[in-house]
Amino acid sequence: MPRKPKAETRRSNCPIACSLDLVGDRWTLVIVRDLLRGLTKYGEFLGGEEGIPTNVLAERLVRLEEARLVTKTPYQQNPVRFSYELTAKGRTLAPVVGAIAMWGQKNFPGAALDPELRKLVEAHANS
Amino acid sequence: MPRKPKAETRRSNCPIACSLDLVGDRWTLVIVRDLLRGLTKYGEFLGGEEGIPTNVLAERLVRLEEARLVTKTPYQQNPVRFSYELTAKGRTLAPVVGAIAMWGQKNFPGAALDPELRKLVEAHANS
DNA sequence: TTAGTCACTTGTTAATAACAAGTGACACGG
DNA sequence: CCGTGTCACTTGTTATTAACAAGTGACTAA
Repeated sequence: MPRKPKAETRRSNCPIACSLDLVGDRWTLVIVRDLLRGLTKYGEFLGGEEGIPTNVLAERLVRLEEARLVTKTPYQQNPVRFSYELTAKGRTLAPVVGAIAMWGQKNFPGAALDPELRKLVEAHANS
Repeated sequence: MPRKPKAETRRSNCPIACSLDLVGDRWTLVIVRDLLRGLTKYGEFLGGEEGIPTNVLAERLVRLEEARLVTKTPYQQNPVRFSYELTAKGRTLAPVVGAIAMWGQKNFPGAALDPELRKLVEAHANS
C-alpha cells in the first residue's frame, strides 16, 4: 500500500490555481487559522468548534508539512508528543486568511472573528 | 424529484469557516478569477487552460447565483444564450482572489499571473 | 437534409470526506 | 501488577463529491 506516485502536476501556471491545489478545500485554511491563533497540539485542532475529522486533520498536517508551511517538533518525551507551528513561509498565508476573514465578516451576518485573530489580521490589512 | 433540503447549516460562526463553505474548493475561485477577467460565457469558462469539467462548472454557477455573487442574463434569443457576470457583492471577492494570487506568485516558481488580472488585483492590494 | 455549435444534463466510475472504531505508548491510582 | 485514561494517531466503512464520457435540445448555416 505504498501510496505515493505524487505526480505534482500543475493544472496550469496560474498562481491562483496552484494555490488552490494546495489550500483550496474546506479545512486547510481553518487549520492555518488555528495555527495563526497560536494553537500547536493535535488535540487542540481536533477540539475546535468546527469538528474536523481526525483523519482529515492528520492528512492535512502532513500535506502542510510537506509544503514546508508547518513544522512538527517534539515538545516532550515519554511519551513523545508533537507541536505544530507555522514556518515563516506558512505565516505569509496571513494576508489570504485575513482577506477571507474580512469577506466573511461582511457577508455572513452574525459571523464574528476571534478577537485575538482579528488583531493579527488587521496587522496585515490596510484600509 | 425533491430538489434540495437546503439545510444551510453553518459549521461555526467563524467568518473564515463560513466563507470556505461557499468558496473553499479547487474550482470556485478560478471561475471568479475568470469572471474578474471579464469572461461571461459558459463556453469561455469551459475552455480555460485548467479544463474544468462541465458538470462542476454548471453546479458552481448555480451556487454562485444562489449566493448572489453572479447574475445570469440572456444576451440573445434564438437560441437563448446567457452571460454570467459578477454582482457588486461578487466583485468584493477581488481582494481575496488578489491575496491568493500574490501568495501563489511568491510560492510557485514559474507561476505567472495574467497581466490583465494583475492590474485588477493591484488596484485592490496595497503594499 | 445533414452537419455543426452552444449550453447544458445524465450517466458511471474514481477519489475524497465523514464517521466509527481501534492501536500503541505511556502515566496514574489502587 | 492491573485496570483505567489520555493523546495522537491509524484503519476500516460508508457517504458525498469530482472526473470523465456521452447525450440532448434548440437552434444556424450549407
